Amino acid sequence: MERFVSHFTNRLDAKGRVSIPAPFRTVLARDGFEGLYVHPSLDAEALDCGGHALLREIDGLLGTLSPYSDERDMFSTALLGTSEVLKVDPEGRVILTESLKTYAGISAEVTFVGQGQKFQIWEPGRFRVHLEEARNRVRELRKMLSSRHATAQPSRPQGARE
Amino acid sequence: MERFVSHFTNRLDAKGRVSIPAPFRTVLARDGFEGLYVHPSLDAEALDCGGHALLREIDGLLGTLSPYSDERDMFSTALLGTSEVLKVDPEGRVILTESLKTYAGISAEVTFVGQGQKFQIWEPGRFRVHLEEARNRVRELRKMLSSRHATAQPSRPQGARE
DNA sequence: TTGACGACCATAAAATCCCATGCTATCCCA
DNA sequence: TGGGATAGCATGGGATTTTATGGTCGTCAA
Repeated sequence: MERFVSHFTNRLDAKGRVSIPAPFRTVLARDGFEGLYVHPSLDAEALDCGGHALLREIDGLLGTLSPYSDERDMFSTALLGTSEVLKVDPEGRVILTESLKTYAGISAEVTFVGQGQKFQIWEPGRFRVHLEEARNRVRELRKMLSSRHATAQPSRPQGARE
Repeated sequence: MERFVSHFTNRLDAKGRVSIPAPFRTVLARDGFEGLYVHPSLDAEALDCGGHALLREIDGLLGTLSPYSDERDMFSTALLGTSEVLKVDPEGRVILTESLKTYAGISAEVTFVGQGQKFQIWEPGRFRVHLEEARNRVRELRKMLSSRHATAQPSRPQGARE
């Protein structure tokens, strides 16, 4: 498998260790990054994780901002400044730092969520809420797209923004 | 290009395994995807299944959204985060995860329904209802179309809106 | 010395492989 | 054309391997 898909919920043990789901481990292995790259997600109370592919994505994002701009400074601080590279033990487990756990509200369990090039780590309860919202918005958006198709565009149907 | 057509009903065994219908397997083999890509359908209580062709469809949807946007995150959460890549055993069987079964209301049997580029998995009872409804709507639609022909609108070859 | 962390080992549950068994539809030849 | 042989398929079950998780024991540094 080439990308991160599906989601899994695992428990933290007494030492704070948690297994990265096996399918994700194989994707990471292919990516070749040593360890696990993690940073607090920009727009959710979750953690973004990955390897080289995630780093490339971040570089891409920074690249869209003009060099030396305030904006770019903010982004690189928020993204790179708060990142961690976690070690992965021989069984495929990591230990989240205190600040990462605090940011995401994590205590006893975490949910790993595939996002293609990266995956996210959520506190399971928060993820359920987030998923519900995401599904609703996707449904809405899809309805919009399909109705636009159906009506074609002979006479500008009501309220379509372009 | 081969497509998924017709429908089949198979039973889950004690271990939760269910055979993918042989005709569908050959289509999947041609598609070349390793395993079976599955995600809860957005507009029905069923599961959408396929291989690379289905992934392309999803990528297409994601591609219409600007990278790094909130919206795109939502999509990848709702689509990729809830997807599964099921392994197919040497006999052509898969095991549906708990969450997939819950979503589609599946317990002892499932109905596989060809949809061209992809196929769906339904709980048989729900599918019967769905099929009935679909038939009725098709009938209505045909009635509408034919009556429109009958009344004929010479100035407007193909009624554009509805 | 103590406490944190890393490598190594243990285990139960779950996934996966491999082989077996009817059943059905198809084929082939008299 | 009939009817037995055959091949493909859905299904079943035991054995084996992965995986998540828990624990132990050094080591290194404060």
